[in-house]
Amino acid sequence: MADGASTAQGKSMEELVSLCKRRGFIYPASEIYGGLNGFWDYGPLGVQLKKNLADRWWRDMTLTPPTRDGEAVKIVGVDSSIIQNPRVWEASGHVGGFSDPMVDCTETKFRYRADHLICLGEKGDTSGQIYVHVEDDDESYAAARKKLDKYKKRSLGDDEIDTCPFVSLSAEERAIAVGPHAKAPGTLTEPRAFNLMFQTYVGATASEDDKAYLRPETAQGIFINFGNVVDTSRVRVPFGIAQIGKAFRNEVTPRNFIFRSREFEQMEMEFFCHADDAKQWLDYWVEQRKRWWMSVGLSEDNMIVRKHDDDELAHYSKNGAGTYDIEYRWPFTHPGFGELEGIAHRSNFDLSQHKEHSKKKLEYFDQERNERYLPDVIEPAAGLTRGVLALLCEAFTPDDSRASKVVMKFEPSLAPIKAAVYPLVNKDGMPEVAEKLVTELRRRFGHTGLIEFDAKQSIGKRYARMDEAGCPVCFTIDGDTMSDQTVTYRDRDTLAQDRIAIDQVPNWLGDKLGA
RNA sequence: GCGGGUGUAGCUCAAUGGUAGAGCGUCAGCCUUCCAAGCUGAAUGUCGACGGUUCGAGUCCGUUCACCCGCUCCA
Repeated sequence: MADGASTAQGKSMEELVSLCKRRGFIYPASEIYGGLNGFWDYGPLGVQLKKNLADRWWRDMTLTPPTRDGEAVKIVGVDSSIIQNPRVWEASGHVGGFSDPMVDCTETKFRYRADHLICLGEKGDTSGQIYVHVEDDDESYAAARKKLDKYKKRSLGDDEIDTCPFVSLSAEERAIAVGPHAKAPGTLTEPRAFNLMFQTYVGATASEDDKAYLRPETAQGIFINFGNVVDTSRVRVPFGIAQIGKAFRNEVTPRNFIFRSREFEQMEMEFFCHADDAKQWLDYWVEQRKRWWMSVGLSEDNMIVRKHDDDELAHYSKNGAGTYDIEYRWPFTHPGFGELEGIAHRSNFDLSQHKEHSKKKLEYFDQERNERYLPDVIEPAAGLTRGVLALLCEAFTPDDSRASKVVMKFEPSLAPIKAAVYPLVNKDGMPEVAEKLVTELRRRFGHTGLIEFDAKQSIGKRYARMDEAGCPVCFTIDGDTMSDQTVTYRDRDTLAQDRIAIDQVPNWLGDKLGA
């Protein structure tokens, strides 16, 4: 991969990124100004692909939800604000322990909380090296004392030692400070606020009191509306609340195209159930979600379900039945896997946090059980933009035998361009017949994607373009159409061509698209 | 954040410190009866950006931005 060559499975990110740009799927954001690290824009085909994937998720979650034991699972939708009262993020744990200034050691790569670092030096010596240790950590204190003695070439007594907090050091003093695990001085960075949430201000004055955050996940917008939904939509536990929307994280290292970007979209569903049933529902959703990804075209071979080890569980799922990731074999992780969707048992962490911080009663009264409780939550949280990337990776199929050298084999129901209608030559009444068919197909399938018409250039060139765009089928109007009312359809995947009556085209395409 | 690599047209790439080019693609016209055909023509570049050295910088130097790779990070 280092040289951009294709992987064992014949897929290279570099070629995919290039195709996405060339065909109008995805562009670097603010490209004419040099771009912006971690942000991407969607072009005409990309936005349609993303919309198709989001629509499918929404449909399969809220409109035609899956069943369990023959009964449809109840799921309703919400769309909450990107900016919420900042206290939401205090309750969720996103503000707090993780917003303290941190110090990095460039030598050892260790990271420390700045207010936990203490400096040692010889009293009265303002130019010699100073040694940093971690507060209340005997081991690092001893190491700092030892290094100081060695530097001074003698053993200093306790009364000869001066201490000060690391945060009070000037830049010059940091340059002579030796980190707790470091050998050389000057490897500690200045204390830096380390919070992955984007900040903004609500109101024009921009004072600290007006500070607010762009949401780092969509989930909390669901939890804080739990009471509203229960009160107004006649749902009963167990039920789910689904949401699709943007989220923002100031990632340290955006990487791998749209896999980890700073602005992204999530498709999250919080499923509320009794704690006794949580394990069963967790298993149910893991299975459902894996099947769903297969239904949008991902091959089972490229997916694994992986259970998190205890030590990698997030703060909200420390207690519970665990977290599973549905992982995809990305070109950049090949032959390994990387996260596509996480399905976590969050117990009742979030509701209890919001109950405590808001002082509002969030308990649900279960008539059947005659019991009042905070429901447990099973959260299937998928990245929409990651899903788009998975569809792109899965579809990307190099084929040297084709003029385009690559074909995008999108599952037809997800493909941004649904069909193309081409007059074989741009004369003899063929364009008119083609345009009439286009109008009809747009009327019927236009809400599912684009119907393409093009009369310019050779038919082979037009077919090749559609291969790269991932259009599943092309219909060609030729001389015979004028006499026998049939057209040729050309299949993207098999390259097979056959004739079909022109008035059968809409139904035939409907079958192919499942629409 | 650290280390390494790369930035020239939409893409792939040329261009001794001395007038910015090619192929493909795109667009227009002609031609064309099934897989990027042919002919004619056209558009497209602050050489990633800023600064410096120089009579003169795509080329040398510095800074910075973006992308790729390896670490780190991903609550």
